[in-house]
Amino acid sequence: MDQALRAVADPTRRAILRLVRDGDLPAGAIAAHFPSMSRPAVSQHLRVLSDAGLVEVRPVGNRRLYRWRPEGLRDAAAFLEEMWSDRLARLKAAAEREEERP
Amino acid sequence: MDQALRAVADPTRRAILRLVRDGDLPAGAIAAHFPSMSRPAVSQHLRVLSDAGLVEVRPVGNRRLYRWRPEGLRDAAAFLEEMWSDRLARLKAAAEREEERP
DNA sequence: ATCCTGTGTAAGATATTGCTTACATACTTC
DNA sequence: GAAGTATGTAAGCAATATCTTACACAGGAT
Repeated sequence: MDQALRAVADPTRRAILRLVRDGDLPAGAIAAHFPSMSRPAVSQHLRVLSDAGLVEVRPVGNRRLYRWRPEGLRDAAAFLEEMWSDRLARLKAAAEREEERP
Repeated sequence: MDQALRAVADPTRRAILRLVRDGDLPAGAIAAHFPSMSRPAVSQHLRVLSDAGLVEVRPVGNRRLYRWRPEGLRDAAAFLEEMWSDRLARLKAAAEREEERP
């Protein structure tokens, strides 16, 4: 989960995720969206995303198609949810303890 | 937002956030939860969290009390939400375009 | 005033990131 | 099989993170 959060903390990688959100894209097409950066740099970002489980790769002939993997962000989302819901539950419990006190 | 995501990518900092989730805690009490780490290290983590807007500090006499700042994670949560909801909307639009085609 | 307690900051060592350019590899096409 | 296209990997570099120990400083107590 650390990996996923760290991966997503980088704006370039978030942009890549948005690109591959609704379908497969070959590495070259992805790199073309970042003209200010070398192609290997984008390839390395793709590696980070892949290692973090945020994208899946599928070799097709010459190319390698990348696609978003929604499950990759589940733990991260769970953490955020926990931060709010657990807190509410705890505050509720505290309030009830308070009521029982004379 | 990068800052918040990066801050939350570290397990120690997530643990700190859970500690200060339901109330104020002085820096020393927080550091006491991490016996394997020096106190200054924890202090530096608190700095990162504070810079990222994830906690707020309140000096009280000798101490400095830390408390969770829920708004600090809003952009991060919005990004996760966007990843799913936007995708659904786009797939829906694509399906409708598909229907209109003979 | 002096001392203790709680806390942040400085300096420095080491590891990790995020890039670059140059190279290796694998399909595809002629 | 030779050349071209799409892509990953290696090496190296500058910047940044994350620790450590030593120090500074403010507030409360004596």
